Amino acid sequence: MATIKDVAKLAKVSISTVSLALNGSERVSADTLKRIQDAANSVGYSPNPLAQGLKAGRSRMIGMVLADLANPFYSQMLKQVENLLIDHQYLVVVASSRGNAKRERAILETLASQRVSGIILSSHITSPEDVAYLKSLKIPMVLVDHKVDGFAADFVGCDNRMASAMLTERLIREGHTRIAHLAGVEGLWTAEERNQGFRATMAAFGLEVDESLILHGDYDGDIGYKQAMRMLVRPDKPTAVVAANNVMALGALQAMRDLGIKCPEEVSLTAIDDAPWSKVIEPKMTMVVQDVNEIAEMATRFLIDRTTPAGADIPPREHILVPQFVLGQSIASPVKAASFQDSAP
Amino acid sequence: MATIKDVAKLAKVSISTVSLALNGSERVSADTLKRIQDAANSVGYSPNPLAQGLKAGRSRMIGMVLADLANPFYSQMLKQVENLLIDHQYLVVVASSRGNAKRERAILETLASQRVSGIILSSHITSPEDVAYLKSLKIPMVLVDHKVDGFAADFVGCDNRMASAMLTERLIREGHTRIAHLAGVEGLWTAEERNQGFRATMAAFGLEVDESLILHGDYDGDIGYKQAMRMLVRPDKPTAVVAANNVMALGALQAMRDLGIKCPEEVSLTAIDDAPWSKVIEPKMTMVVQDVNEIAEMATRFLIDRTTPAGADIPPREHILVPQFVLGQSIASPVKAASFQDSAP
DNA sequence: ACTATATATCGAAACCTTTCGATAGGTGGC
DNA sequence: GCCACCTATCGAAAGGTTTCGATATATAGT
Repeated sequence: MATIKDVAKLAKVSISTVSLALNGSERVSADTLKRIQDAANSVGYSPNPLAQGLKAGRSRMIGMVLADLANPFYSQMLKQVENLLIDHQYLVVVASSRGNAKRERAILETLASQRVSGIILSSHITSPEDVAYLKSLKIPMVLVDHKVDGFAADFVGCDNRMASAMLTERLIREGHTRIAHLAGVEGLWTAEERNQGFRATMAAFGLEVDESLILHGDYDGDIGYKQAMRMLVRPDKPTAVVAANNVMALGALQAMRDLGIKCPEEVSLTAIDDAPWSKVIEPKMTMVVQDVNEIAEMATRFLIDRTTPAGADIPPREHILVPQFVLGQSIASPVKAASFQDSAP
Repeated sequence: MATIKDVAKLAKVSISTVSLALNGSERVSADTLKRIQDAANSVGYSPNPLAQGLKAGRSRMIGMVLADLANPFYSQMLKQVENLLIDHQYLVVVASSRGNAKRERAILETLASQRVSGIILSSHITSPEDVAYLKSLKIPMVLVDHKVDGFAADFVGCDNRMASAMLTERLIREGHTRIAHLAGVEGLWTAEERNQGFRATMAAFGLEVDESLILHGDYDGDIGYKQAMRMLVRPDKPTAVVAANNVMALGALQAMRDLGIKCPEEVSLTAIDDAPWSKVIEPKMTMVVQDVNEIAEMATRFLIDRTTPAGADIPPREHILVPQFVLGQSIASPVKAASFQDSAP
């Protein structure tokens, strides 16, 4: 690959002049500028990003740290972020934390040593030491989806309490009283918020929460299936389920299929987050969705703002999306469900 | 961040000795080694990858270039590749070509200038100049999914002709004669192979292919829907469809839903590639799947082999997966379909 | 005791860029 | 004709690492 030296030699000027010229300095005459540009083109010069990064103390790369790259919510976000960042000449380094704080921290250390220009992080960190580490990083950072308690950074995500509250309220108004919650990872911010929204709504309607009907999952696939299975084989199974995310909901639906439980006639199912398959599954899911493209866009904008010279002075910003209710056919009233069961052989 | 200088100062040795020691040279005495290690730990030293990359002419990063990061086939592959590579201390830089050769080439140029250690590429390149460029890159490279004509590199993918042939044969044996093919991008290797498999099988059974029933799509979402719509509203619509990938199939299914066409009673649908939603859609799709994890694993292994000192001497290798047939309920015989139509109001 | 050899450590160059202070040349003013 | 100043260009340092040839010290051999 051609280096700045080759350009200098060909244009018969010094290395520094080439650098000056190519970086648009005023202090270089018009004809040498032209000569240098021609030389650069003719040898096909493009600056070595590693050398630039070494000198500048930062490279034109953005780290994106997510729990599960195969989760459509995150993969769509990644797609969008990458599309936006590449126009700003940033490359995206992606790493999966698998929802594991230790792993996440190791990844952050690697990204820091790589001198990335910024990080988009869906964090699963909770321990005070890890939070302290997060604070100690002097890298522009935007949190998406998950907020970290005690860490004041830019944040883009949706109103999670509201999301689960909307679904819970709808189910209650439909007549359900025995409602289960397929929750996310225990201790995780998003999961706790959604859990809170669920509980608060139940309480607001004077309904008691059966703690054994709150089951936690994670992001690695079939645990939603297992947890749903666990609650659905009980004689006192719930009449409705609020799933904390699309993957859990998919697992629950599959469990119902396998058990021969009709949805929504026997058990109603609702979920937070859209998924590409939502339009073709039967029944159409009643759900509350967050616009993942909007999240990606705002996160990217926040991050790019922070990488500017004045970026460090911006006070932490937040962009909270209002979740949107999407009516499907996955809710029935429990009365109907009871009569259905009675009439079954 | 601590540099090698800090370690040297603390351990009271020269910079070069620190480097030697930390890189496991024999030429350093046991006690200085220990002193240096202690010093390194106490200042929390880790080498600057940018400086290392600059010196070595290559960085510990692997580029992954895919058409669509939100396609579950690719996002699962990315997930798996990232998981494997991080254990080898490689970071993954991901970029989406959107199936566009120009864009893909720009990405490759960027990755080359970043001195990545290797590239996993699902290429959409066809023009001779672009192929020549690919050849000119002196970077370890593994092609996945799509082969590039005239470019001898490592390749991991499935037998695409066989995949579509399997589905086509099944449909024919079920009695179908008027079969449509929702094909991939025209000119693209995978798409052409699948197309060939379809045509060859039709020919083998003495059936004529209606060219107007071969419709090409791309990887950006709803074109499968549009193309399917186009063929399904025709009075002489096909009785069965072979979709070239999961996204197209999903679009086709949605189109049937929207038109009120029953699958499989009126139109049978088959697809290549699994998708996370396949277990919960109704009807269960009859499809041919490739093990994406196996692809990811082999591609990673090939690439890592190539990054070794002897890697350049390895002759190009191929790993061709045999597609697996998965029987669902999305096929019915056309006779039944006809009678269904007759009995409709 | 003196040379030959092995061993441990060091200095300097190289990788490629950016940036700032220095220098050369030329122009204008007096 | 000389000084001051401006402009275009340059040299060198810095950023952090690796590597190779060189050096200093200690050990073995005679």
